[in-house]
Amino acid sequence: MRIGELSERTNTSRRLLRYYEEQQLIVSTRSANGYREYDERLADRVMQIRGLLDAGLPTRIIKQILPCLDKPRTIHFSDATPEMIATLTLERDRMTERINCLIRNRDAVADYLEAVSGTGDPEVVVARAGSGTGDPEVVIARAGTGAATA
Amino acid sequence: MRIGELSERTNTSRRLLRYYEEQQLIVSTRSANGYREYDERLADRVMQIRGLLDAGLPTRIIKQILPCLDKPRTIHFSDATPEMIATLTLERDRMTERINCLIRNRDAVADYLEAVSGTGDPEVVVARAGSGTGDPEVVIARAGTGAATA
DNA sequence: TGAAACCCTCACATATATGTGAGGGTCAAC
DNA sequence: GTTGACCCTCACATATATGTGAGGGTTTCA
Repeated sequence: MRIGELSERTNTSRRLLRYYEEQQLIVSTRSANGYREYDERLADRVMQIRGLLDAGLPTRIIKQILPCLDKPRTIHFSDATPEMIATLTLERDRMTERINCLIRNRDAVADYLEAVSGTGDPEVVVARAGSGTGDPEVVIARAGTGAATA
Repeated sequence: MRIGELSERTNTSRRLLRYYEEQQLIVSTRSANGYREYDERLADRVMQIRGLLDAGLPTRIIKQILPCLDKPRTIHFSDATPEMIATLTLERDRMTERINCLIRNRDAVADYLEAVSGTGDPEVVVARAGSGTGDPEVVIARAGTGAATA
């Protein structure tokens, strides 16, 4: 697909798609006329990038994280230098901190909303945690706690 | 306490503390000589601000979220205009999205690390979720999944 | 009295992710 | 063959969070 389609599918400006490529977060081939040609799978990747950027990670870090997400992981094992491992470990922990911070504050906001408006549409929040050696882990779901929605 | 102490306690440059004040995220009184004087509690607040900034929230939004965190919440009920509620609801949901995105990616990174280095120090991750009408909710904790730490 | 360690304001500089637009090709349809 | 919708590169602009430093007070302590 070309840049216009990817742009629409991911709701991301063409300018940004070119920027992500410049930052080596995505790749493209060029067709004869010089137009960028994108793989289907890139749509997902772009969404991932946007999410991470929105969560405060700089492109420099995202670039290092993205390979961890590829399906046939075996290919990337070779890149696993000690420095890379160290970086990823650090970033993993920073992400966990961010998560905890966001959860704390999100919950505070949610509490406030429920307190102030009776029922701030009690939402189902699902969070997959863990990710050990493969076993599917705990899933938590919070349902409304008594106060019925209008 | 004065700005120097707050700066050290929160590991935040004086420049940034003044900036946060300018953005109305924190307040200070002035002593006779014009020096800023800070309340003890501000140290926590500054940490909170830094966490949220790091998680991608702009000061404009943080300013609206912070009042939700104050203990005697009753005081702030008056500010609860419909627009404010709408903003907070939106931001709560955006935070949840961020959380889910971060969890997904953090777990992917963690998986990668465990796969590549045997045991990437299996960490305990605690996440308080929910936050309903007061009842303490589910707590998930992931322990090492077999592979013992060195 | 002078040096050191604080504090103040103001202004300019930087990095990062983005927007906008100029100047110019390609291609399909009419 | 011209028009409209694409695409390209390049460059400049903007917002936000930060750093840096100048120019200048205050307090403390020798």
